[in-house]
Amino acid sequence: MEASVLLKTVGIRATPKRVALLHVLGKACEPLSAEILRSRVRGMDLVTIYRNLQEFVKTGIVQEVRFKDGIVRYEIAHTHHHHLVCTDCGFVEEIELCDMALLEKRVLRHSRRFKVISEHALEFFGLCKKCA
Amino acid sequence: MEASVLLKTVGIRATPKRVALLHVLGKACEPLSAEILRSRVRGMDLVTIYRNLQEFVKTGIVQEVRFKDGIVRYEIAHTHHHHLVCTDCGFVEEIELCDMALLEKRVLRHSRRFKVISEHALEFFGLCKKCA
DNA sequence: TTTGATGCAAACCATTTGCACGAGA
DNA sequence: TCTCGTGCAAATGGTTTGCATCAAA
Repeated sequence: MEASVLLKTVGIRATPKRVALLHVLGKACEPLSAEILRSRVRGMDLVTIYRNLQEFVKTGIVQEVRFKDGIVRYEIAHTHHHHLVCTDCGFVEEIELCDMALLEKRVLRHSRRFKVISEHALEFFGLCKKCA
Repeated sequence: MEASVLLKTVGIRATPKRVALLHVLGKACEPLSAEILRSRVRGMDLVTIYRNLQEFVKTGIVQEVRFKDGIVRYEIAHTHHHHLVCTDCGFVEEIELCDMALLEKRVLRHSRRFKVISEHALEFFGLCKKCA
């Protein structure tokens, strides 16, 4: 869906800045930090970027991704997936396959104190072919 | 192994502070933040705690754990495991079972750009029985 | 005595908040 | 008009660095 339409669909105003921000996220093939987004959306204040990202996350059209450096990255929330991150150059590849449903059930069965599992975070780290 | 012995084993001085720090980590049944450690190891400067934790991580006796709040937690690095975190009260349970080896192989086979997977981060989030 | 450990103060950096202004419905 | 989006400045909070002191091999 087009950025401006998507924004209206989830019930927030499609301002030019928001459209631009969402557009950059849509084109990216890896999760982007607020700082990177600022460099790609010329003339948009970092604070505004953070506020809009929060808004996007709240509506569910964007989701946060955390690797191991403590920086929050953002990506369009499409079908459930995970990432493969090169520990050398930072290259990120998306992984579609994920049947955690089974594992989640098994984890829950073995757990003494938990009733529900609603989410999981899974990232793989290694070396890409260039760096290996 | 006892804290002071363990420290010498990995080749760093077993100062009283380090022993205390490692001892608190050893008793804990969940990963602890630097701040929490400071409250449990009386009279130890937060900076010293951070520096020693880095040292411990470097030697491999301690490992970092990241949930979703951006705070780094630390735990003794024993057998490979993951965590179940209650999104309501923060309660943490350890999960021993993890046969990612298979999944890692499958992920790698499907990957176009990666050669090696050396690590993975996996955490589950849900509700504990008290909070459900 | 020489190296490494510690504390204190200050820096750092990603992120958040306050506030005033500006633009769109 | 009136809500809501935006920018600027400043605050926040976890973590790191600089530097002087202290303790241990």
